[in-house]
Amino acid sequence: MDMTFLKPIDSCRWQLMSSEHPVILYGSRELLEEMDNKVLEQISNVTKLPGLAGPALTMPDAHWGYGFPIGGVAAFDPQEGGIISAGGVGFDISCGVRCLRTNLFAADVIPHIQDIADHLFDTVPAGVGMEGEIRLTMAGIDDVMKGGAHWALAQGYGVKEDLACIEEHGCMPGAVPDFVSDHAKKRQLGEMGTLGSGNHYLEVEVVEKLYDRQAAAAFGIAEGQILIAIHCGSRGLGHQIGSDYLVMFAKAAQRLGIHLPDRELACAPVHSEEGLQYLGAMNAGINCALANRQIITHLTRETLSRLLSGVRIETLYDVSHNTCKKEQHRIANKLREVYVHRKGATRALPPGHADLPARYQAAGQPVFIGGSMGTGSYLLAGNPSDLNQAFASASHGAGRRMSRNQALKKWRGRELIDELERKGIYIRTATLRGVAEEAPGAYKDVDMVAEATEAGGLARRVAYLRPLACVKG
DNA sequence: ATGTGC
Repeated sequence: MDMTFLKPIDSCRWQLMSSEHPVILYGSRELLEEMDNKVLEQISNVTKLPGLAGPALTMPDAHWGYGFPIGGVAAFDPQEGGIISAGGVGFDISCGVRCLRTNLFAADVIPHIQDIADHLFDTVPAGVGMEGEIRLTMAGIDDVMKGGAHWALAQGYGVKEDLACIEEHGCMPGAVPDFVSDHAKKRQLGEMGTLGSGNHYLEVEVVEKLYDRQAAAAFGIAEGQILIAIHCGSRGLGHQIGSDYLVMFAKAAQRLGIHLPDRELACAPVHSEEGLQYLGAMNAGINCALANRQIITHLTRETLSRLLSGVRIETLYDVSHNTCKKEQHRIANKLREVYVHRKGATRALPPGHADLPARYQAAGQPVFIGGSMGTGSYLLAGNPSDLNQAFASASHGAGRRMSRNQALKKWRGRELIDELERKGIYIRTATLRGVAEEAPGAYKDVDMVAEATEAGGLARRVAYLRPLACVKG
C-alpha cells in the first residue's frame, strides 16, 4: 500500500490525510505496507457514498473485495440520505463463525483425530453446490428465513441452550421472505446444513495458550480444551440475494441520481423502496445462515457423540461477519441511529452490552479471528467503546494477501495436505484445488492480525487455538 | 462467496 498520505494516529491506526471524509485504517505498519493499494482505493470510494456517518474503516485483515474491501466497516445515517449496499455486506450474507465448546481435552481427541476428521467430513457436506440430507419446499425455505436457528431447533437440530449464545439469540428480526426471489429460494432447497466452499471450514481446535484468564473463565475454556469452529454462511440463497439486489441497486442509483465512484458500489438509500426491500431480504439471508450453522452444530454433536463417550458440546458463541445492522452509536459525541456495514468484519460488543448473554456481560462479546488451515485461530473479547472506535467491530480472520489464482500457481493441494499432516493437522476436503487456493501462505500472518487487533483497541486476545483437523469446502 | 462464465 502507498503509505504517502497515511498519518499514524498510534502504532496500529492510520488516518488517510488526502480524503475529504475521515478514513481510518487499522493495522501495523508491516500489515499495511503489505496490503493491496486497492483497499485504500476502495475504502476511499466508500466515503463518497451518500450519508456516511463517522469514519470509513478497514480492519487489520483487510483485502480487496467486490466494491467494498473485505475487512471494511462503514456506517450510514438514513436521516442524511444514508445508503445500504449489497457489496457492503458481501455476497455471502451473514457468513460467520459458530464456536463450540466441548468437555473434551487434547488427550481424548488426538488419538482418534483421523477418525474424527473422516466422520465429520462424511457427515457435513462440503464443497460447491453440495446438498445435504434436508430437502425443503419453497414454504419451508420461507420458514427458515423467518425463524433462523429457532427454525432449526424446532426441526430437532440442537438444544434450546444454543440460542442464548447466538447473535440476535438465533433469529434476526425484520426478515421478509417476500423480498427474496424464487430463484434464490430454489437454490437453497437442498443446501441447508452444508458448509459450502472457499474459505469455509469446520475445524477441531485445541486451546493452546491463554492471554486473559478472566475472560477465558467466562468463555468456559481452559488450556488443552477442545473447541470446534464452524465457518460458513447462507450458501446459494445469500449469494442469489446479493446478485439480485446488485442489479436492482444499480438501477435505483441511476434513477435517484446517486453518483457511484465504482459500479460495484451499487446502492440505494436505506429509506428507498429498494433499500427497504434489500433489508428485508438480507435479514432473511441472515436467518438462513444462523439456521445453517445450527444444523451443522447438531451434525457435529451427533458425530462426536458416536465416536467418543460422554461428549458434551455447547455453543460458545455465533456471530456473523457479513451484515448491515441498524445500531446506535455515539459519533462526534452525538448518539445516532446508523446502518453499520460490516463486510469481513466481526461485530464485537463491549462488556455490559444489553444484547450479550449474562455469562459474557463482564468479559465482552466473544470474537473469532479464524486463521488459515495451518496457522490456528484466535478467540478475543470485545472492548469497551472508549477503546473500540470502530462501531464495535473487529477483524474476522487472517485475511488474504494473495489472490486465489496466484495461490493456485504457487501451491499444490496434495503437497499442502501432506505437509500439514506432518504437523499433526488433518485436512479433509472436497477439492484439492480448494486447498491450494486456501494455502496458509496465501493469507496474512494471523498472529500479526490478532496483535494489531488488540493494539488498535478493537478487541483483546483471550486464547490462541491450534488446529487439529479441518474439513474444507 | 458462487449451480467457480452467459
